[in-house]
Amino acid sequence: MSIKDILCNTACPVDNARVKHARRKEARPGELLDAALDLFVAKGFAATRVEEVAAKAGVSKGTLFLYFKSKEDLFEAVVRENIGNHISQGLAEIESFEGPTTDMLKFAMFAWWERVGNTKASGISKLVMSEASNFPALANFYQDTVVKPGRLLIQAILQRGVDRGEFRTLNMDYAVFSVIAPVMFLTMWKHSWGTCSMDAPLDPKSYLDSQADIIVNGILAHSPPLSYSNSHSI
Amino acid sequence: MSIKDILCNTACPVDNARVKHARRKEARPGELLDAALDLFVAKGFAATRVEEVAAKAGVSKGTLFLYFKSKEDLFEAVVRENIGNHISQGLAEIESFEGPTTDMLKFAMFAWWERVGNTKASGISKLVMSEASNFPALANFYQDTVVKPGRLLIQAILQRGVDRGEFRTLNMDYAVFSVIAPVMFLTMWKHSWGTCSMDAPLDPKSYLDSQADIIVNGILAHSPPLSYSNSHSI
DNA sequence: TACACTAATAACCAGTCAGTCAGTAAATAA
DNA sequence: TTATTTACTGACTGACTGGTTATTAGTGTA
Repeated sequence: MSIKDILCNTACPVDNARVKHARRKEARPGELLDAALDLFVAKGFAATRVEEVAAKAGVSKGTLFLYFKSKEDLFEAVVRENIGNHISQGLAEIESFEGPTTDMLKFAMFAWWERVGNTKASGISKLVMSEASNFPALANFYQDTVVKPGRLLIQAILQRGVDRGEFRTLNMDYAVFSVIAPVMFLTMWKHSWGTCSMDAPLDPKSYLDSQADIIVNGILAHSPPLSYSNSHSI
Repeated sequence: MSIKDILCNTACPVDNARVKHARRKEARPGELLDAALDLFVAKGFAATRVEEVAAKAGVSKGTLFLYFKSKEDLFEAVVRENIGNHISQGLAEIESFEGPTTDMLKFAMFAWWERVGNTKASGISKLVMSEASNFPALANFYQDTVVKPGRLLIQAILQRGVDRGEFRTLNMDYAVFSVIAPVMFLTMWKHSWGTCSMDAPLDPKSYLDSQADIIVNGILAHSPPLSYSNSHSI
């Protein structure tokens, strides 16, 4: 039984009785990218065989190389394809947002979870973080396309809170990570330990609730922080 | 010019003129583990060739298999070797800690940076996170050995703060991640983007300062959180 | 010096896999 | 019906690499 037999029985995009030599030039790249996304996310770049990707997309290996010049090319295409415009969409949404900035911040975090974290797209983030050092060009692309705009989005929210007197003054360059870190951590956690057995699984909603609560309280202007010595810090 | 030639000229542990067939049974495993750590961290498990590891350790490939029965065995040994007893040490330290719990928490975060985050050992965390889904047994081992005790350590600190009335009541199962997430995020950041060129590099100390400040303020009992609507949350 | 023991080597092997290309067949034109 | 084009196939290849083994040589002993 071949790889193709195994995969085609369960996940063939051309439903059931697949027609060999069917000519579907337009649909192929998308189907290959979908298949590649699933496999790259599940197994990582190196452990994924191009023939698996082709089989899952219901084509032969040769066809894959007709549309992508190499495995690396396929990988980069997958990343680019799946980086949606959530950030620009988010920027548009916060501009028309009414109400306290605490709500806005929480909204942003939960919207991220619904639209990215809880979808296949979050696998891309984990993938890029894991493989970044082997693909410097891709890492830079991701920095420019996702990370940098994401920081600006969060910064815009925090700045609004500061400007309106809701938040205390913050070192913006670093405060943004109070929001980004827990969100990225959740992504990594989900794709690292999420698959393996665990006696205490992490509930994303409760996790985000807790994080958002602590962050919001941490940056609210309700009272100045108590003074405390730093004598024990090293 | 072979891999060995390249590596031995620059990084040979037996300084300069390396003696072939030198018999150093005791030193080999350690040198191999050191070499493997560097390469695994830099390139990941799959992309690292066992021959590279051997060459970097100043030894032939066959010798490597004399001390480790397979590449996976080497990988697991690297992980086990580099998981220090920082956590049990940390537990001992906090028991004798005097002073406010805010200091204790900050101390824990900065101590982690000095002892783990800023050393090669932090590469292990990134490595395991990245490869966990391909090595379930290792992932479980790491969970039991590092993640679970780490959570307990942070929980102990937070509980002390609550018990002494310094911190407000917290959902412990999730509050611990307020400390763990920024720390793990820093690790991932360092080993992912840290290597590639960036116009705004992250300063770890400033980052940890900012994170610790916001967390501490977020959990202090100085005043109840302002009530805010959740109407915009989805 | 001769011998036994074994750490270390280097050539080797067997399996894997990205990438190729000669050929097949579906679509379309003549 | 026949000719032409081209999406598609899959057997093949060549490079690579994890792992093995026959051989070499360092070391201790008599």
